Amino acid sequence: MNTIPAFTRAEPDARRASLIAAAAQVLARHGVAGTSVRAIAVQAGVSPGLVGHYFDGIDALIAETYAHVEAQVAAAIDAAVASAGPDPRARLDAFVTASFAPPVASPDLLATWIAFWSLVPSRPAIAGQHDEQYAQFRARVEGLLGDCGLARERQRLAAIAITALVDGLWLELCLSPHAFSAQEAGGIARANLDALLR
Amino acid sequence: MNTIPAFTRAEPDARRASLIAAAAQVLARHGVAGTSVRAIAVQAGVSPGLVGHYFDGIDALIAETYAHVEAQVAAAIDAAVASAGPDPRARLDAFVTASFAPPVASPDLLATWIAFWSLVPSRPAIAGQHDEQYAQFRARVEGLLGDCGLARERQRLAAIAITALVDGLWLELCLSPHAFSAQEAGGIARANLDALLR
DNA sequence: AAGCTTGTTGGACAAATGTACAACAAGCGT
DNA sequence: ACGCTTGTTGTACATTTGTCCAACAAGCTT
Repeated sequence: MNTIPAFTRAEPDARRASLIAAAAQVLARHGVAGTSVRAIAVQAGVSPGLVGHYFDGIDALIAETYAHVEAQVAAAIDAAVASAGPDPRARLDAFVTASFAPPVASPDLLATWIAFWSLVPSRPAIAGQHDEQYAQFRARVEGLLGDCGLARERQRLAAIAITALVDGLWLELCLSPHAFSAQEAGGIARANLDALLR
Repeated sequence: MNTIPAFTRAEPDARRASLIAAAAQVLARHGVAGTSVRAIAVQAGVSPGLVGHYFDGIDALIAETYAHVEAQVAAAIDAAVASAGPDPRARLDAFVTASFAPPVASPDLLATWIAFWSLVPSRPAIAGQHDEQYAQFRARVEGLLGDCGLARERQRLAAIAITALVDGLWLELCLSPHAFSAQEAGGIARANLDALLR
């Protein structure tokens, strides 16, 4: 007499969310090579066939997982900015500091980014998603820079520079955490902002 | 009467090099997902079994491919620096300009980088290789900065900053080439050097 | 020539992959 | 109670994956 309910119906949105969360965990734990439909299904406690029912192939699931993790990252950064108070420069500093602290700068997120990046060149739809999310991120930086009084015509390039610097430091911090510290990364980024806003 | 020689013996080093070149081409053309032992063997005009004879698994081949492409990139940058003449600042400018021009900034190289990065978290040996090559790259930047008169105690963090900025711009340039131009990337990097060396 | 070493082949092998699909179970409206 | 819709299961399927290995071919030594 098996009393384990092998069949449990969930709210569609909740099921989608749990599959996305499972995909993020598998990517973090087993890397890109260890991520498959079956591994995700096991992690979610669900039959493998269900993945195909909710997502149009595993690439689509990875793309949605990236979007979800990206949103979490953005939320964590926004929260740090919000708790920094009204001073524009303090908000900018909070932005970069949060970028190099958990849960944003975490090797666990790296595999999700890499899996997504690997799909960009061959999938036009995913390339479009990347462009969109990159533009959103840059727009937030532009806003923070504008609040600090940076002239409008300089905002675009300045935001590109800060975004690239933060991304480069973030990537290196995840790939080899011993080359430099999160504090050093934050110091570099803040010094860069000083120069940019002078 | 098939006159095609199905069996041609090659110098071991030449064969290794041709397999690495084939791996780089497959990565560039078919992306990470389309790269397999068989695809590489076909590209090299060689039997699949030969890959295992020269490399200790496909991960080792990818790691060596990365090292090879990295060396090519470093050579291209060094050539640009050398042809810039003796002025230290001109050499630094040549360094960043070359970083955003072909053949360094090319979407073809992206897949090789991504394939290598995906191996870093799970393979300690590959993580070590990454640390080493990253340190080499940074050391070159430190040298160029020192030639420009940057104080020794500031060289390390400055090199980390420039490396991260260039990497971030390079990555974004490969992922979405329409967000900004190579000229803009070069301008950003040179402006950053101005601020750093002031 | 004969034998030995070694690069090379081509296929075998088990394991893993993504997807498709028939069957089933649960909740809902009637 | 009944049927209908739909989330869910489990498996089957054809491919593809990385690795292994016995056989073979070329060159070198003797």
